[in-house]
Amino acid sequence: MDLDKRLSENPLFSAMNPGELQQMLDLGITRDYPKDQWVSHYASSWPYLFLVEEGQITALKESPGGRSLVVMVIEEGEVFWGVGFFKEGIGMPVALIADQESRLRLWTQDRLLPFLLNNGKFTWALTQLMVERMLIASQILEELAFQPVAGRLAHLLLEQFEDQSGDILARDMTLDDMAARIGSTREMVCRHLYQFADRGAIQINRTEFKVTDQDLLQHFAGKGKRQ
Amino acid sequence: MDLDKRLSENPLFSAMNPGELQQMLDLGITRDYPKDQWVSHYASSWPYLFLVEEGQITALKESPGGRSLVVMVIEEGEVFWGVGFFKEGIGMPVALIADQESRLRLWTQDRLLPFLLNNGKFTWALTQLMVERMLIASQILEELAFQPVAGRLAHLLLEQFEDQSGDILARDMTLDDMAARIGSTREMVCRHLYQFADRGAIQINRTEFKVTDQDLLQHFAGKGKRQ
DNA sequence: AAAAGGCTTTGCTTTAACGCAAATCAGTCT
DNA sequence: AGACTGATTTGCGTTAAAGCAAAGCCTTTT
Repeated sequence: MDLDKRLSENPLFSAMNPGELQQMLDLGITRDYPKDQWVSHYASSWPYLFLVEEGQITALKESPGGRSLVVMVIEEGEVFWGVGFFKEGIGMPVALIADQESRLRLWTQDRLLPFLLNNGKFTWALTQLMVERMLIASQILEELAFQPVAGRLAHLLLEQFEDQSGDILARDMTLDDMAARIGSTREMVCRHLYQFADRGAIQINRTEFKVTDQDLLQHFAGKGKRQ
Repeated sequence: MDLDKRLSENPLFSAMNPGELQQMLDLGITRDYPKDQWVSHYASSWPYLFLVEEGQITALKESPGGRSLVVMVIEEGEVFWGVGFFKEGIGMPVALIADQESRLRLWTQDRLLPFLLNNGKFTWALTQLMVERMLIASQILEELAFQPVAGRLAHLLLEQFEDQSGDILARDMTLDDMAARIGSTREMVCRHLYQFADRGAIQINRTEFKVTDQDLLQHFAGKGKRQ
């Protein structure tokens, strides 16, 4: 999709007129990242606010033991930031990776701050965005604290395939990918998938799968909660 | 401590002159909460930005099964918010409770937004505060995902009693309190405490305890990480 | 066609965490 | 002092989750 179109749908930019928008874009620089390149490492200082102009960025945490947890995926037309943009000397709480070949527009604080201070509407929209992002983290936290693996997996399936219920789908996410999204291991994911299949919520084989009973999945995601 | 003093140390307010500060305070209303009163329930819509003028507010998540997880504690002179202040129609991701008798100053969006839009510095400081809060959530997330209970507990002890290492302290936090801070149960907390004692990191009995080896605790908090 | 590499699947073992219940203790109330 | 209340401690059984390893399957490479 066209970037301009995406920007016009983004609450951060939608209120700007073309002139202001261009002015703001000009304050930043673009940088390209090949597939699987690190945009920023965990705990590094990375002082940018950025817009994904093309591609997709994944924010993830990594454990010393090699496991990882995907916290969020920033898609084309979306904005995210390194904490260093707001406060200096603090390391990133997540690593950022370009899943695909991507182009980012990066703003540093010193270039953008004057614009922000004079542009209350934009800054206000930014706080709203931050609240949304906090809700995402909050949701993950809640699931991790209170939901068993099966519940988190069911929730992931619903989130990913809600709109394709009943369709036979190619399994494009690997078990490791799913495990990283819910904070578990490939083996656990595999077992629970087949358990869902046994109980009739999904059908699955090595290469394809299908959601057959969305309500049942919802039930696994919700009522199957940990005490 | 004096509220004025606290405000002058708070990055949100420190740049304001007394006139501006008073003007802002006048836009809000104060409300008193007795000890153990709910300020806001989980999932309720609660559209305020607030300053703790007296007392202390705990933000926590509760599981359907009755367990709870303390996400943060907002102390005297600090600011927090309900998501509804920023975006309408979204339920609170945490419940807020007054641990002690407390007095809050509450601002609604419609009263404060004009002030925010005209006061870029304040809004910028607010975004910085939000980033800090996000880091707290991020830290909890990380521990929950990658650290076993023992590690989280060791970390809690360090955080709470770092400055009193070597002193004999009354056990003022109950096992349930600690369990809620690290997302576990009282029995687990109890067992791990005595395990720390066995290994010489702390001394403990039914009513008192002492941190005897801070470095060892640090080791439990850090290197004892899950694979 | 054979080989290699990467995922998936499954069996088996181990471990961390939990739940329940009983016993114990400290502090408070009467 | 005795009773009561609420928190702590401990033993024991159970479960969820994880780790390890082997086997299987599919795709790509040679």
